[in-house]
Amino acid sequence: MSIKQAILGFLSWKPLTGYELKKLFVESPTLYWSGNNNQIYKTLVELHNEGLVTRQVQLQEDHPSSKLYTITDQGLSALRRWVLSTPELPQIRNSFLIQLAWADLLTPDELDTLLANYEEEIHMQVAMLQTQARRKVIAPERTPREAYLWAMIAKHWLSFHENELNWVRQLRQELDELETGKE
Amino acid sequence: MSIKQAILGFLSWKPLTGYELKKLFVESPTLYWSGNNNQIYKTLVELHNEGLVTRQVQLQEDHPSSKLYTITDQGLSALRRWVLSTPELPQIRNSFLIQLAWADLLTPDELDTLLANYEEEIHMQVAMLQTQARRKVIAPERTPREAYLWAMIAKHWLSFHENELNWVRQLRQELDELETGKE
DNA sequence: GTTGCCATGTAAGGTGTTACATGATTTA
DNA sequence: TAAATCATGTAACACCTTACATGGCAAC
Repeated sequence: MSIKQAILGFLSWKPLTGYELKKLFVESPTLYWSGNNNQIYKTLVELHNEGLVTRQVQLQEDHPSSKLYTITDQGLSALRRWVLSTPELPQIRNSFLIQLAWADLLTPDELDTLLANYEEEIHMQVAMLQTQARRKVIAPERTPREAYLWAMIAKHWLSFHENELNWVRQLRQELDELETGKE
Repeated sequence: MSIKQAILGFLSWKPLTGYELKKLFVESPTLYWSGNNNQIYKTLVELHNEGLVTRQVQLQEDHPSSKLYTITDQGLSALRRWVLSTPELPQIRNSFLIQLAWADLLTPDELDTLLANYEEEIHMQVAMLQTQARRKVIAPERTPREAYLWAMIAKHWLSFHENELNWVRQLRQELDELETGKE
């Protein structure tokens, strides 16, 4: 249910069309889920019905007409209420951990290539997040505090993946020691 | 779709009933999602139809009859194939980060209590994971390697939450400095 | 006497993913 | 000539959550 709040959040920054919102969602690591048409366009209709946003249709030459959504006062206070609500624990779903749980079925070599694949994927993700952080993605920076919060959100993602990298590297090394120690 | 594999995994350890599987799922931080009747009982029927498990009905006095599921050779090789498949990146959904993104709507005090709440929740989670690790939850330990893998899976969860704690503590402190520096 | 354990399952609804549909314009 | 961008939306399906239903027995 937090896609509603996320949309209200972006609209509290500036009026946007569904299409622009979609791009913001897809580009954001925190929100890339829910970044699909189905949810965004449906949710915008709901928000409009609830009076939390207003809609202006813009007719364009050469392009399909777009709908610009603007947050209302009601929308702003709903957003504020949600931002104040008690936070939930993060959810992680790591199917790789389930794979690992049964990886004793594999030979040492098979297991090591599996781990190497995972390490490589995480490594690429870290690299991607770093370049993304460098080219300073669009973000509201209305106050120093807001700029800082957004920087810390980006940092959160980086540090999660770095942590993951360290973990898998340690795993590979210790498994290697376990194998060589056996001989 | 990894609930199928998770169930096959547990059954590769030993034959289990749906009820026992459910408990294993609910108690596992890695798998607690999907730990509901709806998915488990449905999936067991599917696995049975696909010939990956066999089923023995056990009539009991004083209790409802239970169904014991045993993995077949086909099931084992399906599991092995899946364990070998290229791993996916972990998915994290942290609605708290979205709250934070728009937390510039709040006063410094409101923001700090929000962060304090989150810190407290994470802290409790860490404590829970630690006691859980101490009382050594049921786990297959057929080889030293398997025991090590399961220990590292548990460690993964701990280290994620410890990382989260550090992050939120840093955030609180630096926000505090930002505020006091302003005066 | 209410709660919890055993043990199966169903129902309803919310959330998320993937793919499709339209149709003109620009870019490789 | 194939693809990407703009811009809206629909359809089908998979996945997940919550709650309900049954019914006896044991514990507090």
